[in-house]
Amino acid sequence: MVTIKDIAKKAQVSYATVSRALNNRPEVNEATREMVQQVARELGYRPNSVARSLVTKQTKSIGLVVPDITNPFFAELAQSVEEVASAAGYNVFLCNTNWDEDKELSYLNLLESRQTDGIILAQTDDHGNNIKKFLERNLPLVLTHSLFDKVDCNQVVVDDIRGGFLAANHLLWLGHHRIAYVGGNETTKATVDRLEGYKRALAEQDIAFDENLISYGSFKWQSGRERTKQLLRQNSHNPPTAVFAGNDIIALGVMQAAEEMGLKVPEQLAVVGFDDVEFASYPKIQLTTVSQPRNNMGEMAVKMLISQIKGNGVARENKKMTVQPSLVIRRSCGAVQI
Amino acid sequence: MVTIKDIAKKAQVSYATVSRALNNRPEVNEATREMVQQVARELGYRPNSVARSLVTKQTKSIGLVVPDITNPFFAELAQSVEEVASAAGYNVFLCNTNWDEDKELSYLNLLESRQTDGIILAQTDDHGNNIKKFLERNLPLVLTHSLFDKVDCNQVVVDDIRGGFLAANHLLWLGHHRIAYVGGNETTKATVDRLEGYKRALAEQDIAFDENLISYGSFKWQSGRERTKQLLRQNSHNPPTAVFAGNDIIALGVMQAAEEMGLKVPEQLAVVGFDDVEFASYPKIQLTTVSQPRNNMGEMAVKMLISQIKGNGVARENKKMTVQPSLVIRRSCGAVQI
DNA sequence: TTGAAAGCGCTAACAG
DNA sequence: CTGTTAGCGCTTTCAA
Repeated sequence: MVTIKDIAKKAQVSYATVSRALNNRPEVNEATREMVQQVARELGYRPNSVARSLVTKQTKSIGLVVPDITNPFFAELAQSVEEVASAAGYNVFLCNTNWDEDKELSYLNLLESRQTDGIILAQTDDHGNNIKKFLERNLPLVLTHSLFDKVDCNQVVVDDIRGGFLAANHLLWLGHHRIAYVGGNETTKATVDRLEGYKRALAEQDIAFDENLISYGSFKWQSGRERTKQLLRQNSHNPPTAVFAGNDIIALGVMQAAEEMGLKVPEQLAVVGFDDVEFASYPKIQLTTVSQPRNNMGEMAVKMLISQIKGNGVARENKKMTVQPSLVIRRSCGAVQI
Repeated sequence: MVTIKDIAKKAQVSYATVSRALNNRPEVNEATREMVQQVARELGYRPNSVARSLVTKQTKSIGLVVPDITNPFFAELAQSVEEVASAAGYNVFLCNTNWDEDKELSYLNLLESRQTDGIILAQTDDHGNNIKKFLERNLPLVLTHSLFDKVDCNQVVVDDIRGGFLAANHLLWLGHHRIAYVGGNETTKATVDRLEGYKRALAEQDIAFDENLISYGSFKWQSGRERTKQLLRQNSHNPPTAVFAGNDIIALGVMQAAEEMGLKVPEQLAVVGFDDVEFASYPKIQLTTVSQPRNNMGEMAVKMLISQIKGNGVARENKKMTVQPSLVIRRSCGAVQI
């Protein structure tokens, strides 16, 4: 490995000067700088950023913790985070928790150990246990896609209550009265708040809330499929005419279940999703869904994080940003058949 | 920040002993170890892995460079890489090149600077320019999803020629004679080799190869859609009855184009994809496609990389592993209509 | 404008 | 079993 000292020797200057020249410091003679840089090039020098980090106390890297990178929502979030971070000179560690709280905590600790400058956490654990433990340490942290009021720190989240309201309201206006809710992991903010929005829409129209139409599982295709089948069987005497799914992947599972049970979408079962991932717009799918502006969210999260990193020494920040979802109407839900 | 020295002071031992105790070295007294660990816990100590890396010369991190993390194929690859690496005690830096060769090179350099222990590269640049530059440095490297013979280093790739053959052959046996090929980025191994397989299948059946049915673009939905429309228009006098798409995303674009041009899939246009990403099996899509065992590929790549890291000092390895694709038959292609 | 030297937090000889 | 000490490669005072 070529070090700064090798360059110093060959260039006949002290290695402090080499450091200055390579970092383009103003206090170094122009001729010296060029000579040193020339030597560095000849030797094929690569700065060792581990050594640099040890003294500067910053690694120029951040951690991104997501529950499931194969979920297009998080993949797209990751893409935008990576892009914005990279443009700002930061690298990103990808941590996939697979919806496992313990894994989440161990990643958090690992990222701290690795001296990452900050963390963006799309959180798994919705009791906030991990976060609360972690908040005592003074590591810059931005939460996204998760709890909001329960914990005091920087957050950028979508207004899930509003989103749930939009979805349910749309179905109500189409004439649906029995709307099932097939949610993801039961305790997550996404699941809870979207249900809350659903309830509010129902309340506004004076439609009674029916516990039998509510079901939870995970944010997976298989879960959506199984829960829906179960729901349809349990309510066979008075079946739902529409389903509000916890996210687009679940919605696809709902569609699968409908097909398997001989129900046509949207004629016999209307379906609304959440996220508006890419495939929702595909011709064969045409899923009506609630769109989350995730590129914005990624960008905002990174900017918020970096500003927190730069303004270090500042105690834990507590800026909360809410982005608004919007309804995207496609073919997957029609009016009630008479 | 709590350091090893703080613990030493409080525990009344030398800081070398603290280091030993914390690392569970055998040569330390059991009682001392426990006492030290207790103090560490009380103080909320976190080892600084930057400092450790500086002396041990390993960071326990690897870089994963992919062209597009929102492509489910790479997302799933990333997931398996992350999982296997994590189990082996390695963290992964996610680098998204967005199909940009310059970005790829700058990531490669950055990863070296950061002292990552190795790199898994799902490559963008298929002339191998970046790789060749990089191969001189002795950083463990595994290539995947890219050139194979052109460059000497560890690689794990799918047999794209065989995959292309499987796809085309299937269509031929269904009675299709005019099969269009809607590829991705023209110079990539995936595009070139899959086309080669297609040609071989045609040759075996003594069917002339028609240049007019071949088209390139990028591995994106939009590209698949546009190229297909163009292809169908250009060949309106003698249109293709089937399309072999460069990957599943393109295949979806092909389906979209078919729909827009009033063609039914599979009745009027059969479609075969490549990858077998999750959505290919969705009920509404049911895409016949060539499956790549990407979990295996991710796992193999990581294991290969780690073994190369461990057996360091060894000159550049040159193990090439090929995994075999398989055809998954679904609804998107039917027999030729008479 | 440059050099000498200290030190970031840790591991790893080497002595004892 | 434990302490002393010398670095890892770099940035950053402090003097010159």
